[in-house]
Amino acid sequence: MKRVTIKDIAEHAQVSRGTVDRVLHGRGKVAPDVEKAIRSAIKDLGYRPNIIARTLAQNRVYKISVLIPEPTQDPFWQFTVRGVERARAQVADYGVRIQPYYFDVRSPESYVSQVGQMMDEDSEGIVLAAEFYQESMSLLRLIEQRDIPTRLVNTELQSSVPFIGPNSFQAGRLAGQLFDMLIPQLDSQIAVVTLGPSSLNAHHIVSKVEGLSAYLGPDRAHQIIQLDIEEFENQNYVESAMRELLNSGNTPLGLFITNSRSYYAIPAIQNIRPPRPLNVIGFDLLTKNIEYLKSGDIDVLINQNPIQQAELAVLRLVDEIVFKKVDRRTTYLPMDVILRENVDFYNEDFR
Amino acid sequence: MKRVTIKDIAEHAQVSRGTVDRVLHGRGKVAPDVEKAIRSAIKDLGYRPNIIARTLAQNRVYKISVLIPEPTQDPFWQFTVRGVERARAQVADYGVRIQPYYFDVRSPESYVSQVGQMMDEDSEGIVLAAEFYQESMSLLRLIEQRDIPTRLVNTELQSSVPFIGPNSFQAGRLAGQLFDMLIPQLDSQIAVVTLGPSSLNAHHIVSKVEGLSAYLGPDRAHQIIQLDIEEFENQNYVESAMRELLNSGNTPLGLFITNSRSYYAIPAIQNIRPPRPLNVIGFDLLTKNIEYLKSGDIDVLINQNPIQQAELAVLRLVDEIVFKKVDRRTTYLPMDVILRENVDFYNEDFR
DNA sequence: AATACGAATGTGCACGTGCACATTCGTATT
DNA sequence: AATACGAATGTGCACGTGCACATTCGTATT
Repeated sequence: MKRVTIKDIAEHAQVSRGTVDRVLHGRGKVAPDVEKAIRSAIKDLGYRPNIIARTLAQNRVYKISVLIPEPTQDPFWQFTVRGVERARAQVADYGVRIQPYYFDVRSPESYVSQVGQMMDEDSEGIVLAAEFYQESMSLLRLIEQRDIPTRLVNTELQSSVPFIGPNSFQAGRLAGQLFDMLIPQLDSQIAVVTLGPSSLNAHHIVSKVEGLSAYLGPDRAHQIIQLDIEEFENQNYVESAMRELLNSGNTPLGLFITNSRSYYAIPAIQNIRPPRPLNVIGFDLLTKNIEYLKSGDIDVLINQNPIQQAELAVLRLVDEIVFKKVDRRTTYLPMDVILRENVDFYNEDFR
Repeated sequence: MKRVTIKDIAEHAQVSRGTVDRVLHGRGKVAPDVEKAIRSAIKDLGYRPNIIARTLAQNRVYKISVLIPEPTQDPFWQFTVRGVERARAQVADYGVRIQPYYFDVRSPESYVSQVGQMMDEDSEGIVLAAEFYQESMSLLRLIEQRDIPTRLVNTELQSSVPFIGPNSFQAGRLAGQLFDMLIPQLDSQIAVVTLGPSSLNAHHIVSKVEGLSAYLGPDRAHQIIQLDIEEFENQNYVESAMRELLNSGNTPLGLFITNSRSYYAIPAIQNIRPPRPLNVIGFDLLTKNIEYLKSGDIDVLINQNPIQQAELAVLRLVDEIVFKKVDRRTTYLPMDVILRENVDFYNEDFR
């Protein structure tokens, strides 16, 4: 079971290592009959290059840039950082270096400025959380023009750049099925709340709501009532907005929070004490969300696997850049249904 | 940002590479002051060995044995094979070879015979699905005696050998919570069916039922009625046994199938047509189970992540054997809640 | 002072590959 | 026939490490 090496091929085909090397990499001229002999030796002996030796010999450094929101500003992005770090540890020995660029999620200017910095130093690959639509589209054009391998995470955009992340429409449908399980009544209302910048600008949030409607719509009578709360950090504002939503003629039995910021809504609900208990579905395993899941204030969290997202995005790039194994498929990761009874298994090691 | 090598350490400490090597690996005598100088150079320069170069230089082959049931006999084990293969692909370049041993899941003799074959050829590590209790315990004693790094998968045993797999008790509790969501009534019955060798010999099945009882027991009145169907491949037998369970005074609203063989029970239920619709919870994403999930005959599948189990078990062994990073923790993997609306994302790439 | 011996230290090669540079060889040109 | 030149092929080194073997050096023994 000894490993087949270039030297074996060379001996078998009666040439030197250099000639085999030229055939393997298509560089330099090789006489047709010699090339044929080498190719059949490669096939017959079942030669597969030793990636370990190749990496050592090339001794190259590959730079991959990661452009995401500042993780100290929004804890969700710490998952992304962790996923990137996980991938980095796996591929550091192959000479891969990760260069992060963080922008202010409230400031398109900072996004543009970080984009500028990133594109000034050239990198072999880019992982991109495309937060601002216009700015992102022009960045993508630039990337396509320069032909830099890239993966989008978290937010899917209409472009030729592959996306790694959740299928938002399907996330909405899944929430629909879960509300179905949680709410026995058939013609209730479901409140859909987006905490953060207006949902209309974020295509993935629109898709979630469409998915929810699609699941509930046809044969169920649940009515969807929607609310955006931009000033989600202002607790009083959140509470008064939610109070209006939950009273004023509405008596929703379900509350769907479209992003990871559920934990901003729960205290408001606790103060409001709606007349009928609210079934709450949110996203992502932030520490505070988990606390509310355990206390019963949140019924279900849908885990969009942000860590896996980021990890896979980096690994796909490394496969493409370092190992020349190109996989440009857009890939939707599983969405885990997290309940009180299985949340403890989604600890740091497994999410 | 150049990599720090042994040569750098040697120059920094004014010695040769060989002496640094001796300090790094604790072989041979080194003068105390020299050792001190080398150690501080290692620390100051932040030396980290290049695994790539080490692997190439050592040029060793590590053999890991995998002992599991014949996967053509029970499709569940094909997941394990896939997980092993996934790990293998990751570590093949590090000289790791996997040697599988398959036994007949109905025959302790074949298990013992495969154990014998495995222990005759010595391997650096073992992944073990411990199906037969007595035989497995004596195998574990032998393994401990010979001090071979080992991981148990699928079935947890009381021993010092770490386990990688589901927490069965918690799987039962999770099923309990799901029945709670599915069944609005509070004092119904839940039928627990084990298809295959008697559940009493399989500790992980006992644990699942205990978990279910523990969740349902205290403040809910659901009554658990239990049934083992050993001859699960005999469709008529399954049907008559199920008929008796579902009639004869009982009107369970929930059916919990404790292993991956749900798909043997569904046709029986379809023929029986119980008076009140049955909420069915089963395990694992076998093709047929998925079909029944999509058709609505199964409500929830709990995915025990058998692929990840096997993959992680092999990778933990490789870490221990090849990279000297020992992690002997028993590790419970996440259990995914699979519904019709998220099943499609648990495709081959992500389970 | 010569010798022996073990502790301490140094050197050279191998792992398999990629790549720069060197060499060979055949044919066209003078 | 000598020369030139480009195509075809070969050689040597580097990547960083581990390990076998070689060398140096100090001290005890004669």
